[in-house]
Amino acid sequence: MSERISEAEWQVMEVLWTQHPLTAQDVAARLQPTGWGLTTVKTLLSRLAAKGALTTTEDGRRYLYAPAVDRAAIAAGESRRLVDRLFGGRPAPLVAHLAERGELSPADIAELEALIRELKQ
Amino acid sequence: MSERISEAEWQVMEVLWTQHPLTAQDVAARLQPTGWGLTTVKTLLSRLAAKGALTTTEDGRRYLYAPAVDRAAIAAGESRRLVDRLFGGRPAPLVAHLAERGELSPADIAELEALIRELKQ
DNA sequence: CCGAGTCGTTTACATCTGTAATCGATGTAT
DNA sequence: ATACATCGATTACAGATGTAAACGACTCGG
Repeated sequence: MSERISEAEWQVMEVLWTQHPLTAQDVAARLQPTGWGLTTVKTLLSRLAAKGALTTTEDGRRYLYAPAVDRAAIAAGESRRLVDRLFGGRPAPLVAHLAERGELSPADIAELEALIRELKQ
Repeated sequence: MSERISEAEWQVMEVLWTQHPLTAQDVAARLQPTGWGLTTVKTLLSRLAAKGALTTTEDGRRYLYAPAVDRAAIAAGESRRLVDRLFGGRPAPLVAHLAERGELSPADIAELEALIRELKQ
């Protein structure tokens, strides 16, 4: 377990986290915007299955794919890695960076504020 | 410009952002904890120079290496990528994830709070 | 001058990643 | 039955990455 998920693979997982189970066809259809061919999507599905990130159920001659890992857990792990690598583990500089580049909308700020208030209890 | 910097390369950059210019030997010495051989470090330095992430100055028969890119800029870009990829561009969920896993110290929370207060102006 | 050390460069090589084409088996429409 | 569509599996292949050995040029202590 705990194999890393690549960026392309992540997009496949997104589809399945949103809705599952799905056939390879369905996944590919939902990845239309990427422009990937059907075989490309199948390769990604196979790799993900091989690394245990999703489960397959036989449905006649084909598979139905579903996530086998929790999105939140992976996201938390990746976040942690980035914050460790770029900011010595301290998250505030990350937020500061996003802020400096005007990447935070008022809504984002409000959301953060609410979150902080909650954390302080 | 804007070539990505890999994780191993990042560690080399960290050394040079902390202190520069340095020789390959010096960089390797400071990367002692990684256990990398001298040639490995040299390879990474070459690749970084090739992608314009650092500058070289001849010093007799060897080079002195120094960063050619701004750490903050790269960190901001990488942060942005991660937040886009994992959280649809919204940073609050990221902070929430870190918080949920008890990754935020009281100091971190205080720091974020101050930052938010500042952003609200 | 000569051997040992030190430089950057070249070459190596396995793994991962992105992006498929091709293949053999099977289902399906005619 | 036969051709065609579709499935997953196998194979492909270039570029990035981690990790380094080997190489040729140069310098320095004797």
